[in-house]
Amino acid sequence: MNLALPFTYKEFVLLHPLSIEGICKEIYQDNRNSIKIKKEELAIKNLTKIMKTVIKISHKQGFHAMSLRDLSRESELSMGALYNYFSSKEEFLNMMYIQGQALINKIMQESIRAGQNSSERLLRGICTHLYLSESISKIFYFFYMEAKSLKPEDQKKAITMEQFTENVFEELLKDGIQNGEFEIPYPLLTASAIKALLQDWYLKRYKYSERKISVEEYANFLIRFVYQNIENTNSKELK
Amino acid sequence: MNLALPFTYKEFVLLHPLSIEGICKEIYQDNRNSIKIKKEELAIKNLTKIMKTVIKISHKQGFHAMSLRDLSRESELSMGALYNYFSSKEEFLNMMYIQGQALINKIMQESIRAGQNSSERLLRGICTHLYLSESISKIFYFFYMEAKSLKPEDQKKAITMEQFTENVFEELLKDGIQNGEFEIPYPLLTASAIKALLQDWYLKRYKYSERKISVEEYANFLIRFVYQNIENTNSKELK
DNA sequence: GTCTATAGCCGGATAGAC
DNA sequence: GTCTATCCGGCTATAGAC
Repeated sequence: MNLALPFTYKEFVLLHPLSIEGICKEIYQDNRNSIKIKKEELAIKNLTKIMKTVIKISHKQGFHAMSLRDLSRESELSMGALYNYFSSKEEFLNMMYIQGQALINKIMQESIRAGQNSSERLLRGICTHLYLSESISKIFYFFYMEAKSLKPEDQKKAITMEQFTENVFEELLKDGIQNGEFEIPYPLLTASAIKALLQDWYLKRYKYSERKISVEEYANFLIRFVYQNIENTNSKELK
Repeated sequence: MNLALPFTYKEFVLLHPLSIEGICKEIYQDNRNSIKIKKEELAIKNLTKIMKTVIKISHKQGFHAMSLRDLSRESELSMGALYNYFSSKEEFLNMMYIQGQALINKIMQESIRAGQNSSERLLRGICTHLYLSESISKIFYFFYMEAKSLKPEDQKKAITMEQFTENVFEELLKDGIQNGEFEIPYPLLTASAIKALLQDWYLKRYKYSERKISVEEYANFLIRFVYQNIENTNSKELK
């Protein structure tokens, strides 16, 4: 079976120039009502600055521990100015979360659909997730850590990225079993394992960085690690 | 190769009746100076109640978001009483962390050393970690989530459980390669993957619980998943 | 040893000048 | 649109009665 990566990280980034700015643009356009600043360009510029600062400060001790005074100082916007962009600290977290997840899920779905068969779709799914989390690793980390900081009502609305990822891979594996491409003793646990190994890449970013392991190296490792457990040996022999 | 579990969860629990009480006993004995209550039995009883409550409340929104008023109410000790057991909120976190980790690391080391060869030690390592995290899953989850809440000085002192686990498995795998039991293309990444999959068990406890997957089932899955990638096929054929 | 009461500070949020 | 000044509730930590 051909386990070559379907695309490189560079190719992916060129195709999906994903950025915090991009997410903030969507946040602005979906929240024109509640955001008091009417000049789009300025609003997006400041939203981006706020979001980057939130992620930076929260990284250390979590969103709850970040005070708006911290945020005001580091984002170089006054307390008053901040409140033109959101109506409460909590609401801002919610906006970031909803908008960011929607964008990520969309890219994942599109990329996987482009695969011709289950095996190709699995390779694309793994690569896309890794490359996405590489290009905006701070956001992935933030979402993972702060999911439980959402209000309970919003928590239910937002299917976590977590569960979404796992479901995508579970369906993918089951399709592959049905059409004979894969042979998997525990598809559910296997999907869960893939998800855990994808998460490790962005949750432990510093570790892999220290060890100078590139995202493509990790992708290759992960694909081989998984394929040892899902390859249909009959279909391999036929080739 | 024989991949049967070296012991069941029940056997493990009987051998290591690990509990929050046990950790609190050690906390008390190591902090006699700073804890103002002198009756050992009473002190441990209250410490246990405090620690259980801390873990329970922190589970929802993190240690930082837990106020001492919350803790006082739910632990049924007054604010004043609490301060007989610690000198600050932060210091209590520190005590819990240091003491808990020491105990966990000790049990892991002892259990692994009892294995006769690399393969047996690996099986024991995986099972011990899973069973440990099963019996005190809330503590494992708490430690994982709150590691970054420690003061920077304490963070450096305490090698995270995370890194400890990974190092243990890395050495184990390398030993196995040296003596010909294993054949592993990327031992470092493999150790990292084992750790990630062990973590998933306690970080996503609710998920496995919902799906009615027992800790032994997960242990079996994990062992097989890993062995597909490390088995020395030459040595297998010889058998 | 445990309690209640409170000091003193810091947080989110807002009002109103510019 | 952005700022400074301020309100006020909630927080940690402590003092002192029982």
